[in-house]
Amino acid sequence: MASSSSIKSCMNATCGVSTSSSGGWRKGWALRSGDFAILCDNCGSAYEQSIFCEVFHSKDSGWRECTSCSKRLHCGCIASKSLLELLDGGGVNCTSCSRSARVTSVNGDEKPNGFGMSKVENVGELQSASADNQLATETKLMQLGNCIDGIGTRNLLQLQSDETNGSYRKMKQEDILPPLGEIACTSFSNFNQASNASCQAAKPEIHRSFAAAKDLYESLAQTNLSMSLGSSLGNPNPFPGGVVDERVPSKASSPLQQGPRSRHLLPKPPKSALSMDANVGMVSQIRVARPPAEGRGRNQLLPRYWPRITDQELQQISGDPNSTIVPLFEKVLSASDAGRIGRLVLPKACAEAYFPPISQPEGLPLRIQDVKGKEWVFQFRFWPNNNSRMYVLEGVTPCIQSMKLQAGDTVTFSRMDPEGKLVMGFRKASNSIAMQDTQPAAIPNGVPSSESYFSGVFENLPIISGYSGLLQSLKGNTDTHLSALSKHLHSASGDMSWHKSEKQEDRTRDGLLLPSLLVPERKRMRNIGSKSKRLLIDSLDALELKLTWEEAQDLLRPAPSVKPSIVTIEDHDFEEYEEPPVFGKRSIFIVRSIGGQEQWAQCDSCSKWRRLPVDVLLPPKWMCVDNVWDQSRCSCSAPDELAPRELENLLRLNKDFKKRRITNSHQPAQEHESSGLDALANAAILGDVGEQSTTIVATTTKHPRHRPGCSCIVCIQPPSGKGKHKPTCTCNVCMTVKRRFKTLMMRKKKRQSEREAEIAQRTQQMAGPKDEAEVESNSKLASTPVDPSDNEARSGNELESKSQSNNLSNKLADSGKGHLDLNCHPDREEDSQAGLTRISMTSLLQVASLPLDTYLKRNGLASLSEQQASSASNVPAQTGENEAKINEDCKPASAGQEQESGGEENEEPGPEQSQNDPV
DNA sequence: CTTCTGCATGGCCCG
DNA sequence: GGGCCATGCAGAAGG
Repeated sequence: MASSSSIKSCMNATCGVSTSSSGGWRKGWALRSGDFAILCDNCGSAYEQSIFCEVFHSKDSGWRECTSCSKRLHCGCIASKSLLELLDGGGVNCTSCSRSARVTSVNGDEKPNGFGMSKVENVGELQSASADNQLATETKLMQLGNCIDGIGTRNLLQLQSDETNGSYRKMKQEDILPPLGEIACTSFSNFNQASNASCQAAKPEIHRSFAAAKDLYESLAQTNLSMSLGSSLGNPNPFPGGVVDERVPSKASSPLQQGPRSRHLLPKPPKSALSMDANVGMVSQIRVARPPAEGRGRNQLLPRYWPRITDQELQQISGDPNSTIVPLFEKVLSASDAGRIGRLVLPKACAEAYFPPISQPEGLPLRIQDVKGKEWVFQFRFWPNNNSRMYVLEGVTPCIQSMKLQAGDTVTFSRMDPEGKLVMGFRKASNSIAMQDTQPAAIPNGVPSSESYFSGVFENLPIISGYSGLLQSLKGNTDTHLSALSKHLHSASGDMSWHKSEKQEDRTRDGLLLPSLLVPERKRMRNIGSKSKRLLIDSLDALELKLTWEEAQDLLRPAPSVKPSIVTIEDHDFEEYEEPPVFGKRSIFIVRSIGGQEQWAQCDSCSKWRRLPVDVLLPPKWMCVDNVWDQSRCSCSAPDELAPRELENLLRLNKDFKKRRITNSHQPAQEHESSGLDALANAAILGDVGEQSTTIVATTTKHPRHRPGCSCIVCIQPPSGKGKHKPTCTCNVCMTVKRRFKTLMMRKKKRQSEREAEIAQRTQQMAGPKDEAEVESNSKLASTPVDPSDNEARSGNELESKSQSNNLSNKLADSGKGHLDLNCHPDREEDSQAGLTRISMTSLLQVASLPLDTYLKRNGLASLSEQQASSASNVPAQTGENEAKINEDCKPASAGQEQESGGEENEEPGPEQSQNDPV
């Protein structure tokens, strides 16, 4: 757009129409307060004329007077978003208060403004140019800025139409946001906002844009439609009032022209009722919100249903140059529409306006042809709804699927003349993936999701303004634009896409991205439906940030500054924190068979793994430079300490473990139910045995977030049940419990032997260069290196086992405590139960593995012990024990469950009994 | 058990 | 405040 300081004639070289030539210029329209734009009727070039005098003083009855030229032009109502209409003979009329004021002078030279052209003059010219009698009544849309006084030309791009402009504040988003291909516009707007200088530099291009838009504009004019030139310059809503030029000469021949001018449409033209695609020059791509052309009730058709369809698309739909496509309406598919019900709810007004009248709820079959020429037959019917009707198209599922439409996509209905055939087109919301569930929520007014989504992105992320250039350079159809953009966005911000899947198995565990695309539509649709979908993200989305709950647990850690208080409830230790957990960095823990525990964490910068003390707490972001514990590797330039093979083994084990853990977590809840109770029973025995087998005194009880050396009240208290029953006690409870324990352990050994080979092999692999290393890699939160709850939950934590082997009594005490992870999702019963089971049973089994030898020996079952030892003969004896324990721990929940189920079958005295037993 | 059908409900938009 | 419409839901029908 030109920005000449003196617009005397159209600056388009091929046009040159004088601004004062009658009919050569369209009326101006307010861009924002104080800005005014005109458009050459001949070539479509747009020019902005900004007021010269920005300062007004209010004058009595509300009319304002330009302090510069003293012309009274504005009603004070402008402040309250009133509309001004231009009067035929000059002057304006406030449509709000009906006060009129005549422009007393249209002499632009009255006040030199430096631009050489008075806006008043311009207005006068504009008015004269449109001096037909309809002006006064048909230009109420004309919303002027504050002053039409001074004049200046300014690049439209500078005129970021901010929402504070009262003129169009009322406009709803549906009217504002362009449906497609206007992303660039939105981004432009931001771009413009960010850099006026750039905008200035872009003037020539902009001008070309407008020139390019000429055809479109003309075609629109031909349709004699209310329209506004919207975002052609990248400004999504640069014209608050929007020009509604219904005075355009009746040179049109479009069928749409038949429609009466619907004044009710005028006050609220879509902000971007007309928009231009990013690719300059592709006029046919300009997406126009075409007001209803004809039909019953067309005057009531909400702008959201105005078909925004490009001429090109019309041509595509038509396929026949001899046919005329009359866009009727469009609708953004809701979740229900796109769902498998196969019912497409039709806007009542549209249905009644453009579809055959139906009197019976059964309706009638409607043949609609799609853009491919395929003809579909839908049942057009209605339901009584309150005292109204609700129109639906039934049987649309095949068509929807054929078009691969999702919620958020748009279907357009057109009529092909002269046949009168209904044609159904569609427009994809390229980001329908991201928006599939939230379209109605994100765009309550029915703006296609893509626009809303992207506009949100663009508006909120200035950096994205760079996309404006990208978009501008894009060629081809707008969907392609969006797709490309969508891809770009997705690739650039993969984590932004929040998908949901109903089953945990659907989640990708190795990354944050979930393959929601693989989730059947049906499943996804089932997740749609809550009223809360109107929220951009529903609760399920929020819970599925690409993390399983277990994974989230891994990342959670107590706030570093808080100390827990331990509360024991029914023998379960709860660690209470006053602060919610925070996210920490994952790390892997290793326990060497020769002793020593290691924690490994990966640098966020160089991705090298660094060894850390086991008890350090890492922040969510951690890099080599933060490695204060190893000065030789406190820089990313320092080499890896782990050989690739070691690292590989480590990670593989870690991965395997996680897999097993997850699998275990999905064991039927039923199998978990008794675990806690059985654990108590087992604990009784273990406590007895342990008491005999060791005299080591150490911390006794571990609890969530337990750490080595923890001296909390839980850790220093004596083992639960200690001293209440002697090892030799032959009471019924003790005998039963012992019997049960024996059975459980034998089953355990049996299962273990089945996995022995595999586990041993794995252990050998882990040994590797550090062959003495007996590793159970464990994805574990660094901040909770020795957290028993986590350890137990992971059940393979060798660190825990090691600790237990060294502190038998400690384990015995542990056995009496079920550890509850307070971080477990309370609503996920399954997980919660699983977690609980893992915790309690695993801990018990871990403990059990050591006293088992003692127990078995005492009960003449040494062979089992030997078998166990031999099975892990590649590691030292003690390690072998631990290994056995580890192996067991590899499948903690299931092991425990099986044991319990078995134990309950015949020997179990009953959970209640065990639990209630004073043991 | 799933799908279909015919509403009913209620949030939200518009006048 | 009225009406629209997205969606829920119960009953029916079908596999």
